[in-house]
Amino acid sequence: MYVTLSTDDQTGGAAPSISRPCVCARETQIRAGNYLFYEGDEVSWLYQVTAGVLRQTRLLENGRRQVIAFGYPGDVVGFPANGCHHTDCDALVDTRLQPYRKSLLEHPEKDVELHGELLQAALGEISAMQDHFMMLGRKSASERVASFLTVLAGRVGRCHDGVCKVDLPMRRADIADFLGLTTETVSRTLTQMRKSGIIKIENIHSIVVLKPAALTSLSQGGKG
Amino acid sequence: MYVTLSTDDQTGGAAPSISRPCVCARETQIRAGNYLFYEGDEVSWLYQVTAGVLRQTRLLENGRRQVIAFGYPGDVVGFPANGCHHTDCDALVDTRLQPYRKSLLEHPEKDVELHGELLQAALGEISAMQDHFMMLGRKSASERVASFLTVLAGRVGRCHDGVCKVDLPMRRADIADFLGLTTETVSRTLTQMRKSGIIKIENIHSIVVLKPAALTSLSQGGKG
DNA sequence: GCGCAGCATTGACGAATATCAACGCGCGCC
DNA sequence: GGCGCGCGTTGATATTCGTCAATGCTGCGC
Repeated sequence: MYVTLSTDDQTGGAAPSISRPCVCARETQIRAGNYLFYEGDEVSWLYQVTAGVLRQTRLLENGRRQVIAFGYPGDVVGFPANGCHHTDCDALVDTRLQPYRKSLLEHPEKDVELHGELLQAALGEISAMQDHFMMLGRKSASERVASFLTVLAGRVGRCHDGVCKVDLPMRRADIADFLGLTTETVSRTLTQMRKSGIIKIENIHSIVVLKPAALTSLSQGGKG
Repeated sequence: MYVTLSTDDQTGGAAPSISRPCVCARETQIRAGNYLFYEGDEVSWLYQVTAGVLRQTRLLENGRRQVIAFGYPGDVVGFPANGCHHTDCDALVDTRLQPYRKSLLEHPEKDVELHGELLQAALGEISAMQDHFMMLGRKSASERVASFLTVLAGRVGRCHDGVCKVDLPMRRADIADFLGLTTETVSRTLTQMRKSGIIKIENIHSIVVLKPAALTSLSQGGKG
């Protein structure tokens, strides 16, 4: 999942599930905290998340870290470059995965339809990442956090009566490393949103969006 | 082109040219300043740059701009998402392009080999963009500018006697919007590198890297 | 129940970078 | 040749966000 907000698509929109679940392997599971793959590992499988949340990270020599993406249901992770994974990937919560053989990418004739769907997932990822560039390069801290919450609410929020409950299975540090901020800034920004009545922080891992419109406005540079 | 510096790959490495130039259309040309496509246009063709430089940009409602990538020889631009382009793309200088039909992506059977090469280009782009995230999210201004120059020098620098001449066909504002900075900061950073003897600014559109090692060091967080 | 460990929050402060403004330089055009 | 325009550079100042440090909260093991 990247933060890909645009004016005409505020729903976030989970990718539709790839259609044929049993071509390559049975759905599998990975426990919270375990790694699916590491940077440098040879790619044998791609995975589509069917339930749970993954975290993809990349490290810089001096310890700086970037969370590349979170993997929510519908997302496909593990696209290879030169045959290798280029991020670490672990599970934030128990997660269910549909594996697809990497060879499906290289040999479309094995299953043209499935190949096409993986390709579409890759193309969608490129587009989403381009949007995310805009955020990392050009948005302020509060715009970033608001964008993040808005997208998350659209994808996995449980909404009723005009409010929307969102789980945050990741730590503040993960959000910070995803948005190019520090944990302190993320924390302060959330506090500020809480104080202005836009969100309610039920507990560390669960927030409620009380004013979705204000949050969206904030995410686009409005005053909230 | 993204800024994708890693410790073990400092060459940048232009993508190898896709092998069969005449499957879909003859090489074409676009003049400096002209647009190849606009955001929202329906995608009919992908293009591989064979000579020249493209610029891909995305705009935010309030005028903020992000340069998504520069297109240097070897790069493929125009990957669709939902059938549409999601950036504007224009030429910084006269540019030669090899077009490929979009249908090559969707119908691998038309030319399996070429399809595979386009797919590899897309996968390579994902990986490169992930590296670029790290830069936008986690690097300082001088690290960004140094990274940018290092990658450019590796890809299109004319090197001899330990120095490396690099053309910068784009304006300072383009560099800034690509790196998530302002023109002033880019300018100041270049000036500082000039004063410390790392580069020489021959003219606005041409710089010489006098100390490549120092530049690389700067790009990775060293003092230069 | 107590204490500890790991996060999260809050506050004070400082540094990096943006912003605003002035000036300069080069180039094309009249 | 002179003028004006676009872009780049430089300087002064403002602002945002990061850094450092203290405190608080929660869950877990003993």
